Amino acid sequence: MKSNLVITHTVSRQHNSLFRYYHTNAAAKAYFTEKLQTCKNLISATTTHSNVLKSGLSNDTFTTNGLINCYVRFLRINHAHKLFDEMPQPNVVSWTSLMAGYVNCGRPVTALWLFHQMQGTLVLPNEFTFSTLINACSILASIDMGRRIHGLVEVMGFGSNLVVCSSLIDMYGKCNHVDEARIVFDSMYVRNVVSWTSMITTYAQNAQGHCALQLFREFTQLRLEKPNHFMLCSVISACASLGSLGSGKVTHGIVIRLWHDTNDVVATALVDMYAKCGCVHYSDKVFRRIPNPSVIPYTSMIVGAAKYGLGTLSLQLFQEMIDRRIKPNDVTFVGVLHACSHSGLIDKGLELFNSMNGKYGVMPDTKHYTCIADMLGRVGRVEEAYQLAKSVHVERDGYSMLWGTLLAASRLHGRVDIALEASRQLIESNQQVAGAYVTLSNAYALAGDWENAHQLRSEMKRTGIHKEPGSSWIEIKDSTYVFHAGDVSKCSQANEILSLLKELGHRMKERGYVGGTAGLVFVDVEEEAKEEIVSLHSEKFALAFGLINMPGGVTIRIMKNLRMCRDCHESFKLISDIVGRDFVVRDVNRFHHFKNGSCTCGDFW
DNA sequence: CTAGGGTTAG
Repeated sequence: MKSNLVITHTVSRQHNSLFRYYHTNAAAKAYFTEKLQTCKNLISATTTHSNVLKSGLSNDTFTTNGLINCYVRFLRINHAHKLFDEMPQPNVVSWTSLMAGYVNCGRPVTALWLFHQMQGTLVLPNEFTFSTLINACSILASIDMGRRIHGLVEVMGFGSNLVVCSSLIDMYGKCNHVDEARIVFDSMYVRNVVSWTSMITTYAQNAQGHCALQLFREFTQLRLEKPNHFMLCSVISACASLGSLGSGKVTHGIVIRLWHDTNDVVATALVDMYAKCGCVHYSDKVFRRIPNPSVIPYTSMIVGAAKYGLGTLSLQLFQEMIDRRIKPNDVTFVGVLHACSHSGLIDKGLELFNSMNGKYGVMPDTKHYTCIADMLGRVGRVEEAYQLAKSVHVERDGYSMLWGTLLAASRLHGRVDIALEASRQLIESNQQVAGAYVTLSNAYALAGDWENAHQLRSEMKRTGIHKEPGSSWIEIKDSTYVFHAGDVSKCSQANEILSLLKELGHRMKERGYVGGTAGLVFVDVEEEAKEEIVSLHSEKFALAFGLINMPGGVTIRIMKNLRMCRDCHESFKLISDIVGRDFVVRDVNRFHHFKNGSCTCGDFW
């Protein structure tokens, strides 16, 4: 009886102290968790860290996870990893936090390696782990690893998790496997604005703008959720890639109605879209509404102006951002070099190129060499461009751009020798092979060497190398007119176009355009009799047709080798006259709705 | 602790 009481007493005391122990620790844990989640800088993080050590909670998994996440937030991945290594019992949260930390630090391979380590433990991954890993694959564009992890996802029963599926769609999209992304999307029972965005983005980034817009339409028709700024960015980007001003304006209307027009990223997408749709004036309007544009909006505007032939504007913007102490990046330099190249500012371009690294701390790479090669080649300094291309070290994926540029320049200026060398470089590295054959053949033909020109074409046929014909398109009202390079005859408006091109050619000559004098030769092996020589100026406009977009709803984009961009407006008037159509885009009614009927197309600012 | 957006070039 007595002993029983004693035991009860002891148990109760133990229980009591256990409770108190647990209670104080729970309070401490809660305190540290709160502190770590809200700490604003590294100093307060390290202070809390030392307090954790003093409190004796350093072996506590939950508290240490908080510390790891805190260090990860301040990109101190080494601190986080050290803490992780000292943990007696890391759980799935510890592992996942560290992996996510590595992904955020730009080291996705280490994240995948950690997962490999984790598989040697008893800790099982959860949906958070898989999302993080799929994100790592997405950054690496590693389809093999992505598929393997997708397999694990299915095996472990996370195949219907909304977040995991969204990451999978994104991963397949970034790996350019649009069909697999769509399979995941279609397999989902529940979707949200994020999963829809992932699928729309996949289409937009894989040159399937129409599918992106179609899916966006479906999403809006469901009326479940409002599109957010992420989705709208992708949609605008799809419009840009299609050169679809009408859809772009409609989307801009949605942006305004949903109050997303103050988002800088959306504004940047709009700047790009209007520039690609030929309305650089609108780009400028949107750009000037961004309060403190960062390097990306600036670059977007610089590139937009450059494409439009407004080289001086590009350079002004560049100077402006330098004055505002915004550091240009590699893309910015592509933009300004492009601008110089397309506005004949060769000396300025070379000067900028030479001062890139020293003055602005941007290391020139293949993109910039290609710009310079293009700049030199364009004005006939093909030999210099060739020497440059030979002398620089180029990583494999930039190879085709550099030598492709050189090939085009040497063909344009009749340097068959360099064209031959450039083609050899492309063919040997197994890049742009078909294009190289065609251009080289054209170079021979241009030089009057029909024998070699035809021989190459025959060889292509024999070896089964097929070149997809280049195409471009123009949107007029609700119709899209597609043009294939060198194949004006198949177009229903062939006569209109040819007379237009002739007219434009005259105009260019009148304005003192000095280009090569040789004509373009289309060698058609199947119908050799159909060889056709069109004047060089006309060729350029033929290629330009559909590749530059004009103000007023006409979508014509100008090719990079056209230096008469100032004539765009002139050309536009001409097209109006000749084609005799109304070019006003009609599909902007929603703007009227938004602005109480006072807004007309193009002045919704 | 986890997902989703924009800029070059061809």
